[in-house]
Amino acid sequence: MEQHEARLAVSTVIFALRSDEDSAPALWTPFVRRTRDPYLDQWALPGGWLPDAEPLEEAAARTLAETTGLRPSYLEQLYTFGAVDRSPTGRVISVVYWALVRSDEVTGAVVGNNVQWFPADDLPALAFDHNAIVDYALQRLRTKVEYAHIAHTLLGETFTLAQLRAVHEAVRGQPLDPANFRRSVTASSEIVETGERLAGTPHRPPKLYRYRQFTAGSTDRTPDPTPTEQTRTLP
Amino acid sequence: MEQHEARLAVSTVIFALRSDEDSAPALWTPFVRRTRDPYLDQWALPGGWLPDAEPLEEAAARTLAETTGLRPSYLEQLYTFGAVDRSPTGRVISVVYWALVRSDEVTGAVVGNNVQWFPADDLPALAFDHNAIVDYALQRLRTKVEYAHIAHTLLGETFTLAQLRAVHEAVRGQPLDPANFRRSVTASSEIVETGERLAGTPHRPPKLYRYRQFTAGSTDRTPDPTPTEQTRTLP
DNA sequence: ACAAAAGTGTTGCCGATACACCCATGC
DNA sequence: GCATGGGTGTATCGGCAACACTTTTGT
Repeated sequence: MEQHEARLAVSTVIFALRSDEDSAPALWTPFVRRTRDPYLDQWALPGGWLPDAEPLEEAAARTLAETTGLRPSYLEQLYTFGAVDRSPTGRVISVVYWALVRSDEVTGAVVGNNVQWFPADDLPALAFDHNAIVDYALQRLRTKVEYAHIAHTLLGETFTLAQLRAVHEAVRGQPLDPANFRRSVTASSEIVETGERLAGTPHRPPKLYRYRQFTAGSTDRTPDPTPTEQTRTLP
Repeated sequence: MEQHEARLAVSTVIFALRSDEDSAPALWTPFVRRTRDPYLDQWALPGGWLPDAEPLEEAAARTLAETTGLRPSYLEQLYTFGAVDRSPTGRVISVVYWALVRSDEVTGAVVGNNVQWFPADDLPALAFDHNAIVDYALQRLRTKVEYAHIAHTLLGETFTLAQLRAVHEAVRGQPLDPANFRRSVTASSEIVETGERLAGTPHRPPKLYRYRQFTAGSTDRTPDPTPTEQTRTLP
């Protein structure tokens, strides 16, 4: 009757910002080296089998942390991939999440030779259908960053408007007018001045901002998707 | 070690338009009566367990057809619900799809006492977490109908602009200016004139339109990003 | 002729873009 | 002072909501 039975996995596409030393920051994504046979030694999305008693999102956050040492500042379900031939070893249904992590988190993360970062728009050949999954996640990030207030989760607790603008530029891949960007973001009351300024620049010191409701408690709650909530303004 | 193991189900939220006789059309949703014990005799979303060798979307379309006799004109993955306590009989992960069906399909559908339709915004108490799921699907439909060209899938092959506008009004719950609606929809080249007009009206006969690529179309340019599994637009 | 809905024209508002310009700091 | 990015002001353009107006049918 049942020979294999479909198995349930949870994986996560992680995005972070990397500033390659005085060049424009860009999106990077970490992958883990496979240690088992389907696609042995190839790069794959961090993830694992779903334990019977663990919520989906927790499983995503946990496997993500175990393999890469990162803790996401934003985490949202992406899509569930279940094509019958995704894996050569039997049916696997993957509930995939996507995550944003802050740049300062990245620096302290695991960098063994079992984890490697790649530019999100220039990937090697990944295991399974993971290339398509990352492409889809990237597409979602690009569309969502335009109407949702998530860009700040790629930065630290406080940031300048120029930094926030750099995030948008990196994600959307095009320069933005500083003046107009400032207005659009301040008009939305998305952010709040901290009262401090960033010193040490070779020019006028910019104000520091923080995201609107940032509580000193380190546990961000998942901002988006479950049935009770979702905000939308524009395509 | 493993006592129950999470089981995988596929369910679908179905939306159709019902014109309650010379009143404004509204969104209705069909449910099936449960014949087993968790929530026996309560109404639940059509669905079933995922067979090992069946693609997710096919499973959604099949179970939907088996239980309600309907064939969707639009079908898209909604979300995967996996809270540990969703079902009292053990862990169940449900990959949920949402579907639109044409009004003319509905009339010929199963209406036994095991299937019943309810207004989408006025539901009874459903089994499991299905109330929340329908609410989420409704929310998705409302936001998506504003930027995607899906409203026509609730109508027949040809339709008048007034009918298409009625769909938008029913989904969004507010009246729209006929003149402006006409312009916005014709400007997008979403639809094409058929050359015919609808006769028998007590006023000036309106032109009939059809959706842009209707004829023999398997050449969808992908309307919504779904890497492997894709949204269908089947007649 | 009249009612009613199809279909067209026109105006005004509002938000986004483009870009000129001033401000404050390190050197 | 000068260079550099921070920050402000403002004109223009295009899309859209509002609404007046014309057209075409059935009765």
